[in-house]
Amino acid sequence: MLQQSELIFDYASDHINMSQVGGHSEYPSVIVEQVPHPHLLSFSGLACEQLQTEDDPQQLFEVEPCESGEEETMETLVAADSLLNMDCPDTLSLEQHYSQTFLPSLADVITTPVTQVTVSAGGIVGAVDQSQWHSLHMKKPAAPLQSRKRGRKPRHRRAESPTPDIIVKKDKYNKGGNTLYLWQFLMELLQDRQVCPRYIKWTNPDAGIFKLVNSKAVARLWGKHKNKPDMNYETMGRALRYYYQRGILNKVEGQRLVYQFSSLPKDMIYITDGDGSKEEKDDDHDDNSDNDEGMSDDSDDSTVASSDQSVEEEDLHPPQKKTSSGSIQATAPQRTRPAPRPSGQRDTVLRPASSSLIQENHLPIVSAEMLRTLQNLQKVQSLQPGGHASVFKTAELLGSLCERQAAAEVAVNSRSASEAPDKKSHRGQKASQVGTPLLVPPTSSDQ
DNA sequence: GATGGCCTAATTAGGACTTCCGGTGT
DNA sequence: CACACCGGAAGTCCTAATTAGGCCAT
Repeated sequence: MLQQSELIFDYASDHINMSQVGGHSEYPSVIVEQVPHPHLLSFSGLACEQLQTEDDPQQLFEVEPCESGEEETMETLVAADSLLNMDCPDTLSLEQHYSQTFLPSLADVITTPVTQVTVSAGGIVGAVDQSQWHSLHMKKPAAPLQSRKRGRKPRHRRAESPTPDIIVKKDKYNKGGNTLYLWQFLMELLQDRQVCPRYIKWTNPDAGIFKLVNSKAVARLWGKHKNKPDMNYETMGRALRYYYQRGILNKVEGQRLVYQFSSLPKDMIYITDGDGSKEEKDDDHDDNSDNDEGMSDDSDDSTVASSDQSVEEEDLHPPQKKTSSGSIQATAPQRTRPAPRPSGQRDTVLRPASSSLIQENHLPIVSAEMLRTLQNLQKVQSLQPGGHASVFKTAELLGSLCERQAAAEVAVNSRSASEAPDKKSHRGQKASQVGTPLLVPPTSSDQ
């Protein structure tokens, strides 16, 4: 049975060989992700109602112990935690971090099945139809046969506005392109202790509202990621404004630099102000703290490439590395996202609600911290089983997870086949339809 | 030689910004 | 005055789909 709090190595189980982890000098082959996700459970045919009650949002994170045990999960988290806190040999700067190693760095280790990392935002602001996502995957089994034929295929239309049909294919990142979308980038920043809440922070995680504490710094990071040295907040802001039309972002009126995601993955890592990093006010505003702002915007523009990096390194790494507990706090207790409220209950004045939302399937769940884990994972080799054996346990967990997922899928399929069509619940359909692609690598299920 | 499958490179279409701009509000 | 914010318009970049051509096996 899939447990909500279990860590998942994004499909990587089929493609990683732990021995290769060490062999690969730069990029380990595992994505560690926690999936506290009822939607996932529904994919696997599990009754997530058992885990989440609308009356008690807290129950979202209450999972019944599985055979692997709650302790194991926690141990795994601790292991990842430890990894995150290991010193990085390369001392990645933010610049490096977001411009180079972000997602493209996974190229060597994550292969096609990792593509469509999907999470559900169901229930957050509104449910989104999954038919497209479904059709994408459900057609897969037939695809190989047709691909042999040379005939003209119906042209696949990419996501277009205003429908927020953003398909995040991670294999894009394997091609060296910087195709991390801006909204993804912002989400990543919001999950990155190095910049959150320092440069960007949640003001109302519940509603997906965040503030660009240091708009110029964020813009510069974005520009570095996109290899646009001239990027500024004005330009980035234009891109953000395009998101209004597409229903990805809303502007929180009356508050400068405050935006709201229309939808969020439930397993976002919410870094709060108290998480260790000092918030840094935008130097354009009321504060006098452009001191430690390595990106002191007006002064360093001429030396963006060098000074930014250096200052960021010295500026960002030391304080964030250590929290009070000496660990990254992106663990379950912090990932408290109360049950979503209807949009009408938002306490923030928003623009006229867009008709559409971020397609729940397309939200990123690979956080920057997870990626740091990847980058540090090479150190796993040097870990003593007694010390960080949980890392390996996690790998095992993944294997069993896939097995369980496959078993669950079979169960769901058989169940749904036996049910009368009119009695099929929507949830049940969803589970049977999209469960497979999410957790079971197509390579194993389609062949 | 004809046919069909596979592979690769070139072309094309389209999405996601980026850049620039003029304007308004705080 | 500086800055945030808005949205139109044109352009760039990148990716995936399509197409054409070459190679090879039957």
